[in-house]
Amino acid sequence: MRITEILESYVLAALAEAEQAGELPPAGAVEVVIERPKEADNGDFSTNAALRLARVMRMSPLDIANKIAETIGQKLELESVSAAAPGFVNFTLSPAWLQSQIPEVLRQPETYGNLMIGAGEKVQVEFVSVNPTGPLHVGHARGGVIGSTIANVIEAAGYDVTREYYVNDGGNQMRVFNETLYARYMQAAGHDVPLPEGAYEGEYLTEYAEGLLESEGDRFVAMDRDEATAGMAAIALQDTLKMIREDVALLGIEYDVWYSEKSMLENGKFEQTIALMEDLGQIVDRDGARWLKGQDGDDQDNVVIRSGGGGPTYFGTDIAYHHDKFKEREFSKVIDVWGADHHGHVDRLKAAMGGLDINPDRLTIILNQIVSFKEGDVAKRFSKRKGVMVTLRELVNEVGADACRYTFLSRSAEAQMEFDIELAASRSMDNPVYYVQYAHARISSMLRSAAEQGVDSSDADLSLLTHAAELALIHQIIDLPEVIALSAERTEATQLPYYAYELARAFSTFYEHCRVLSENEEDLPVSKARLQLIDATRIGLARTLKLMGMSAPEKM
RNA sequence: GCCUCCGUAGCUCAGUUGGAUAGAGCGACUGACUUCUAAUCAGUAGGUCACAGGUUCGAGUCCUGUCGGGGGUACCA
Repeated sequence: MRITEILESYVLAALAEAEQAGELPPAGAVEVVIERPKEADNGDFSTNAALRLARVMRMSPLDIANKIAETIGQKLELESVSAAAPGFVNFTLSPAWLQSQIPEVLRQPETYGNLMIGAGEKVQVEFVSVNPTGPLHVGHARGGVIGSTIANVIEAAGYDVTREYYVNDGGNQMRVFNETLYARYMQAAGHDVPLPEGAYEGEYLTEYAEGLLESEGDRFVAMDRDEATAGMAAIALQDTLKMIREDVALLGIEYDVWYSEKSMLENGKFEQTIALMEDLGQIVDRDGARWLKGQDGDDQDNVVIRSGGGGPTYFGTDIAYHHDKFKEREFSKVIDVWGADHHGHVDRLKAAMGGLDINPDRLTIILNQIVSFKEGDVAKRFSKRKGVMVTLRELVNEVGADACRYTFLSRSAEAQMEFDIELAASRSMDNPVYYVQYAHARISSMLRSAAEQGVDSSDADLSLLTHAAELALIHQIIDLPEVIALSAERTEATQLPYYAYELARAFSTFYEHCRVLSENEEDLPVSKARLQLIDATRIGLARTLKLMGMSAPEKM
């Protein structure tokens, strides 16, 4: 059990006990929140339960806090529990209990911090899901980093996670892309074929078409236009998906499932979903198109199938896709990570789920805001339309995958961010990324030295760890499960880089004050205890870096 | 116009769901290297939390309005 859960149970038990003894009025259904005070003087943890209960109990919060503290009394985990004005209950952990946590960490080097709060529930995280019309650019990198990290965290919290990429290979954009490709191919072969309306003008597509002419020859030239376009499209789709797969892999991202939009059109899933919506009275026919009836909180109808045989819209297939997620594949929760430009789609899709008798709360949509870039003091604007596009690949080459991930994660998803390429790329102490990794490398180096000296720390006496820096470091290590619980509960990843930094800092402070290895025989007992401490620290750092999708270097 | 996100130190950003004296990194300034890795450590300065009201024991956090910035407002995705 996490320490905050233990403390929470103590408070609840104390309230019940005091009520039983007639010393406090009934607390009713109270939510006890355990938090970490900012001021060290206020203990390791605190709760404001008494402040919240003051009104219900019609008592002074300080009196309630005193009664709670008194009733809790002596506990194994606690050095002290006391009340403080205006009505907090403050907890200080006991050194003995802190020391006893080190073997717990060492016992689970690969899984420390993992929780079972998810109880194996099936959760799907869908992210990036860019239509396969070209290389990924920097904007997609942010969604990829956030999505993959949230998937990692939720998995660590005990959920059964599926990471999925939705391939929009069936829509209008795809048609335009394919027609552009056809035109470029024909142009490369010396035929004057005009670009379609709204064509993909990027240079990469021209180059790709030229490459296609080279590898496939001019066999498409003689073909009927539709046949040639379809033939090229099939090849381009495979190539583009391969490229996207390689792009995300540069950031350490792998998917369990690549789900094709087109497959739902071919296997009838889309039609079945439409039929179901008809049965449920959700479809309205008007102006030759088919609309999803406006739901509560959504004051207008939205087109599902275009008029004039134009086929389904993106919205239409997305309804079928999400119906499949919830009803066919039975995910109890679905998390979608989208770019902020999809904002308008959120309420629509949730409304559609409601119309299909799926609780919209089971669908969590994380919108990540736009990323702007600067290099030093120079703001850089990237625009896909103008063709001034920086690809994910270029970004990773420039700043490195680890720094890229850390920088994206340390900004909350819904905030716009400015990415300082120069800072992220600097391999110096200016960059918190390397501060964290350096701590891991330094510990690894010390453990190597200890091994070379033949020190076996397995029989260490951990009660020798009494220095303030040592206890503070243990405190920081045991915070990892709390960070995972909170991040999973709130489906956010921002806590992780900050936690990693704090852990690295606690280690650096310890390192400054406490010598680990020593030539002197008489230092050996302390040395052994500290070796166990730094090994536990290493595990905590490695686990956190792993969750963030970053490497934990043993040398730097 | 309407919807929505954002506005916190010179810069880039956190802020554990309403708690105690608002934090970190960078930058600036002062000090510490015969080192278990100085990619480090100790310290100083820097704030009207955009602005104005409101809610209450208590607001950076919740409500209303104003200003400024981003995104959306397609039978695109």
